[in-house]
Amino acid sequence: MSGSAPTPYHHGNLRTALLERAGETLAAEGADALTLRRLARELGVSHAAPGRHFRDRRALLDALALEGYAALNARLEASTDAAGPVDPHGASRFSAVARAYLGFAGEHGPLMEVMSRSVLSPSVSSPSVSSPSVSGSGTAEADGADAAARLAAARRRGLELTASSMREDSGPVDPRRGLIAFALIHGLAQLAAEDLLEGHPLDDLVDLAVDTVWRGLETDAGRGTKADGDSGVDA
Amino acid sequence: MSGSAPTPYHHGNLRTALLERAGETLAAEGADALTLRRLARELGVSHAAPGRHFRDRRALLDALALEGYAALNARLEASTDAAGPVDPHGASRFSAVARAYLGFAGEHGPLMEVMSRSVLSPSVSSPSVSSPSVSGSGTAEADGADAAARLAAARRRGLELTASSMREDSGPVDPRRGLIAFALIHGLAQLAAEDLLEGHPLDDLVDLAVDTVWRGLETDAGRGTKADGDSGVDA
DNA sequence: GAGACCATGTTGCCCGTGGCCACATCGACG
DNA sequence: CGTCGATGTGGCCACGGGCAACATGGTCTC
Repeated sequence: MSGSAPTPYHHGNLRTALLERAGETLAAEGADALTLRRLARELGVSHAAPGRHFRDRRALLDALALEGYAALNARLEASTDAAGPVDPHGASRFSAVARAYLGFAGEHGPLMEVMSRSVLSPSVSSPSVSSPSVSGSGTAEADGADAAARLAAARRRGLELTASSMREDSGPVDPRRGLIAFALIHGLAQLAAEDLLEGHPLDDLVDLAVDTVWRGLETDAGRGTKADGDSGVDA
Repeated sequence: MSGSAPTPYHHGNLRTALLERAGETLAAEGADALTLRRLARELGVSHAAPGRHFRDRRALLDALALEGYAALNARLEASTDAAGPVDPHGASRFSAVARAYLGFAGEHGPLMEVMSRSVLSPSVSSPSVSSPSVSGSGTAEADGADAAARLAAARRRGLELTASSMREDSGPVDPRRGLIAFALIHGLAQLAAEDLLEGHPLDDLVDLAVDTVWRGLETDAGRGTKADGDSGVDA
């Protein structure tokens, strides 16, 4: 009946409610405060109900992480759009993406933690015993392996968005440059979360980071430039 | 490790044994596998014994993290020493530090996770009820606040080591450059752990990273060099 | 329309863990 | 020798995770 969500059966659509509530709790009290039972309590359902939608706690966190990456990616895309196609300096789109990334990370610290954790651990999900009660077709989050794959894909997309924001009309960017740029942005977000910036305004640092990446880009268009230290190049 | 441990009373020196075993388990099975009771079991002591040395699970993880940072910092220092004072290019010490960081991170993935987590969360440690049985003088890891401070200090030291490895005899480096460099290295380690490098050999990327940072360093001694369009950053 | 069927939700259970207690040791120190 | 404090023990309770058997209320098919 109406709406895109499959409008579930007898109760409300729990899955969504669960994720929503979990998101709030996560933001407010951190990942450790997230427990399936507590969510169940808060939503007024039985303690085992969440189990129908998330095989275990891990699955819930993975789902949150996936949502997080989706939101982050959406924001990165929006930022490039807003920054327009290309400008005189060429770095404005990249700069916008960097700011978007840092902004998102700054606003969603606990979420970012969960996202990192989910991407890092393989989520083995013992294949032997695939939950008998919950294994039908589209229930409780297909297997962990799948979730891991989707997470990896979402994560990779962030990298791609960043890398492509660096491309000027002139030509494609060395993918390794994209990696470097992404690493720098991500690392900066991390340090900011660790409160390691020691007074330096984040905006300044982003400018510096963009500048740094951009300079690296300018002088090696020809490729083959190994960076062992002797590049006597510079303005 | 250090012989400074006070060689405890009736049993062995549990604290050290605990940390050692925990380190192994962490490396082998990840942080989730770490439980105080399990450690107690494996070391043949009662389930409450670890509680004498670590107020709670968190305290244990913090201690591991602290050890981790100490080890990492030691390795960073060793790397600069080995790279000699200064070389023609000037980047060799920084490059060595970068490699050391990446090397350590690559070898101790789970530890790095724990280190990050510990540094990120405040470790509130409700001050009201300061465990009555365990609060004497030098027992069970002074309060969490202290642990947090020590962690932050250790972490900061890594940044300082990195930054100072960039200094040539010519003069001190803009601390923000140090931050950028550190962020890039750390971010790269993160991406490597996430297996996001897509075939690009890590060594190449480190070269590129070092090169990128170095180029940024060369041309802005005088300040004022901005590379992005908008953002009229202050002076 | 009746019955199979399946997704969803409920109650109940076991087990491991955390965190606390009161108590037992054992060495140090007066 | 007696006290004390650091250390380790056993016991206890609450909580969360994860299963399993059962209940419910839709959908689908004949």
